[in-house]
Amino acid sequence: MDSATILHADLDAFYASVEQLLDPSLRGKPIAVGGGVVLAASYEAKAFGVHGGMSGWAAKELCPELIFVGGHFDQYQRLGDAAIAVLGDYTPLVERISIDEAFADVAGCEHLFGPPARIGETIRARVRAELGLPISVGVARTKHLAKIASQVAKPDGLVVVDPARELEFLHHLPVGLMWGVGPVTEGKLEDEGILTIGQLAEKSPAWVQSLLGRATGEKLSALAWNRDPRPIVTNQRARSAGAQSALGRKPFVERIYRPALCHLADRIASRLRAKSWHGHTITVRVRFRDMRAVTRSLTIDSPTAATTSLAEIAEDLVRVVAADHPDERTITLLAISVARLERDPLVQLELPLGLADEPRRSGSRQGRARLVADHAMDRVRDRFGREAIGYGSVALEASRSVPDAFRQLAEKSL
DNA sequence: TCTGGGGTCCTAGGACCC
DNA sequence: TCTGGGGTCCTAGGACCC
Repeated sequence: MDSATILHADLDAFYASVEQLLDPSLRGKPIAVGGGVVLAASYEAKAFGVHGGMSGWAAKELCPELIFVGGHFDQYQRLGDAAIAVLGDYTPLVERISIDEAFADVAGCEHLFGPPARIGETIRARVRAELGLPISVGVARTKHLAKIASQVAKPDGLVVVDPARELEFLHHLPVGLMWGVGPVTEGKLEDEGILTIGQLAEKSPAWVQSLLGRATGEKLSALAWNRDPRPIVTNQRARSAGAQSALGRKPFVERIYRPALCHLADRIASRLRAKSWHGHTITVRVRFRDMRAVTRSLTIDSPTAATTSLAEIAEDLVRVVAADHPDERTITLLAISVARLERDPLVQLELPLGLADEPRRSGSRQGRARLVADHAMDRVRDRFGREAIGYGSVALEASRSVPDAFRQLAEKSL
């Protein structure tokens, strides 16, 4: 049997811990990062039921003494990077999942650093000593088990799953801890009287698949029996790029959605251009007052990364939504996403001269012309800042519910 | 005064091709 | 007159994750 060499490291209540690190007067107190919406809550706040995604208003109801703090987003990025870098001191096989979480495989590193459990403890001690942050670590033979172990270890702990006792560890835990079991699936399982992973394991794969669908059923049956073949994957790149904006309640009219879409298109397209990508499939999402959301998408032959092209297509798609839902007068969210990404060889040119010679190589002639203009704008922004220049109404779109710096933290690298 | 933002993957139906 | 089967791509919706 393989030995337990997979680590899962997860910074505890990350944003809130950073705030408590930066301002000692906040330590031991219930705090929430954010304002209108809670982006993160300290353990003291979680004890009151406060959690991320909750409205600030609802959080204050639960916890009247809750302290709201604006985020130090640059510090989150710096400290998150630094914590993950500590893992990298023990193995190159590090798979970062998000700003505050990563897997690592330390197989073959034992002769240098000791057994995986000791490496886990060393990592915890170093992150605490060098960065001042609590981090929990799970150690196991598979990613799934290591991730569950780190959840069990929280806050500020280490759990090692002995390969000889994996099912014993796994089967008494609630199904909700499994990767891929969210509220809906948990509810379906509960309706069948299945509360623990062990109870799920007793059911035949065919039965689970009939309840949850082929893929989910297959996956969960395998995980319940601790068959998790996923390897550590380094350097994952995004397969799509998107942006969204919650609007409050706004009338579903062009005067509202046009500038908002332009702003979103600008955000996405400049991200794509910065990494020389363009994409074929554009999807818009419109959410109505009752939180129901619809999507419309279009796949184009010649991929685009031009802000204006993206904005125009998005606008057309939103008009289709409006035509399909004539009774919906209020929208609460707009989103655009670009998928089927490809490298754009022309975008990388310092000065895209001579594009007219080969307009078909990538994108339409109009698309390339727009890209040239976009690149000029990108360069102005590089020198003078993002706010220095923009598309008319876009520059005016200043009502951000969440700061751009926070958005960037969630972006997967392209 | 309820409900953020950026992603991944799966399903199911229809179009289209061979 | 009635009737194939597999594969791929597109679209819309949904569940889930951090």
